[in-house]
Amino acid sequence: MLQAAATLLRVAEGDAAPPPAGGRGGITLERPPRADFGDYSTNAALLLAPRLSASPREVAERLGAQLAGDLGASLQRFEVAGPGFLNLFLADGWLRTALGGVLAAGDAYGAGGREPGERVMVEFVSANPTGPMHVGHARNAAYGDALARMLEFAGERVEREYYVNDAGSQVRTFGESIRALARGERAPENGYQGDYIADLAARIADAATSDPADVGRAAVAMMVGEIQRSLTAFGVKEFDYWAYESALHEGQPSLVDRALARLAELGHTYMQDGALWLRSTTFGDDKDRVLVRSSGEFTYLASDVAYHEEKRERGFDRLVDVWGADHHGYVLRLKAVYAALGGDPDDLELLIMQLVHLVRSGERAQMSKRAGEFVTLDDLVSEIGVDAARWYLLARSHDTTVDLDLDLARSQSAENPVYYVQYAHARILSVLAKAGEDRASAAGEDPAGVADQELHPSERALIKQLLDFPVELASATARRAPHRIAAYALELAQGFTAFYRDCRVVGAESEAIESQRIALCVASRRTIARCLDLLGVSAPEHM
RNA sequence: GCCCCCGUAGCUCAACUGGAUAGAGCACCGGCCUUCUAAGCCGGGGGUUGCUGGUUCGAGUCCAGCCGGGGGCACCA
Repeated sequence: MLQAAATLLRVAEGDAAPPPAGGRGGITLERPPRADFGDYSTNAALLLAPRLSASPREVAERLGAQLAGDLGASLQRFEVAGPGFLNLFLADGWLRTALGGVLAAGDAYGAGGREPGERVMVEFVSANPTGPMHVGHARNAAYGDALARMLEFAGERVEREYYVNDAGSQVRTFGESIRALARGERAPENGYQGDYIADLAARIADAATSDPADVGRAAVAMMVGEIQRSLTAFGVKEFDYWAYESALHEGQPSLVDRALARLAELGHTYMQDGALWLRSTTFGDDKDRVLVRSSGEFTYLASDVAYHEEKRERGFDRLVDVWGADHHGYVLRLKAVYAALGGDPDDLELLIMQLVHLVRSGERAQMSKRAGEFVTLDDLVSEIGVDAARWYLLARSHDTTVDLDLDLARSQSAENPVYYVQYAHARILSVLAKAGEDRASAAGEDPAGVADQELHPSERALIKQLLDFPVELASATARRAPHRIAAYALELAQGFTAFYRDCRVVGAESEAIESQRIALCVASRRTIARCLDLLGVSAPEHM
């Protein structure tokens, strides 16, 4: 029916030609803000009226009459409201049939049917292996993981990747800091501090006598192990590939050598003041960038050139990098690099996570890695648990800074909305258990045939919410916005709870109604579980 | 100085890329467990969407300029 309506509206739009100027403000068919505005609403008449030189309300009337003819019994009635909105009220029968469709889709409900789907790489976390992960990385991890799950469910072929910055001077400095502690000395200036440095010093054999670079390498290997363990404990799905920066520098010629040679061939580099520069301004950067310092050392950017050249060569249709806010100044630069290498900058998505601010007793606290004072991912998990932590970090847009008050988070963790959603899930299972295995598994086999009795408003509302899921999910995925899934899941849980309050399931007025309601429970449970799974939050059977 | 993000209820955040009376969760006040899970339900108070203009049928959303917060502007990683 929606297809029919949408098609009709598009046809109407075409008839009204010319196509909308400026491409702004298209015709929509959407859920109106209030139930008494109907089940669906369209602004078509408002937009078409000027071109048809008729009043919006008049156009809406004509459109409504036409739809009524096309949709027949599915449409109960229509109303023209406000300046010219056309509000559609659907018949119960249509909603029952639609619910049958939801059930028939099973666990795949809402999944994208992309065939074969884009090859998408999502690179995320990529925290430096010179220290434990803090809450900022936790946010990045939760976000990247959820985004990857969403893309997978949409039908894309997703690969998850972690880039390990194990080259450059920082590893040496890292090693020096550890060696100093192993020798009972103070860490060097600008060195690393914190209890974990002492731990590493104790765990690495010969840390006191070995070359700092070797100590650093050994420590990086240990840290990567720790990071993997922390991420797994945080519910992050396994990465498909761990890309090591150091590998880009290995071999003769190395990948870095080859990437820079390629840029040179394309004429995008030049020498100045003894350094090799990338003419990134050609591709929209603010200024040109150094690739090889006059000392002969590569810059960090040189590694990224090689890394993204390698990504390009691996044949992905789309590259997604999830970065922390402290890297946002890097966006133009890397886009320029990608364009210089011959890639389409639109295929490279650089998503910036805003910062997580720690708050203690109402004031912002500094998280200093140097001083060894930070709340780690592990701390967060042990304080409030994986589910509450992931929900807290994912329920907000990645584009907004979040304040994290650990004391508050701890004291309020019992009030976290995530438990409300989980509770609804557990409650549904409890109802289904009461209904019995047979009834539950038979649900939806012929929901259209049952009960001509009018649907309760809570039933109608819940069915409509379930029908919204594919649209909500597609929108959330397209906008890289997992927080929309969280918002939807909470609303759906509220919708189910209202239904549960108003409508007796086991022991309903008739067996037909009971069957229909069991079906509604099954569909609700699956959809809630799907949302939670996309967010990496558990869907418990009992609470 | 230049670039990017943000400013919405006491607090934390939404608002389907321009739609109808700006919504949730916490917190606060009052009520509800003989009935499928009370981690729940019902009711209530709470707003000039930072400010000023502009664009139009219509602006939290788009444009300009201010104010405030954060981040970034290396031959560091």
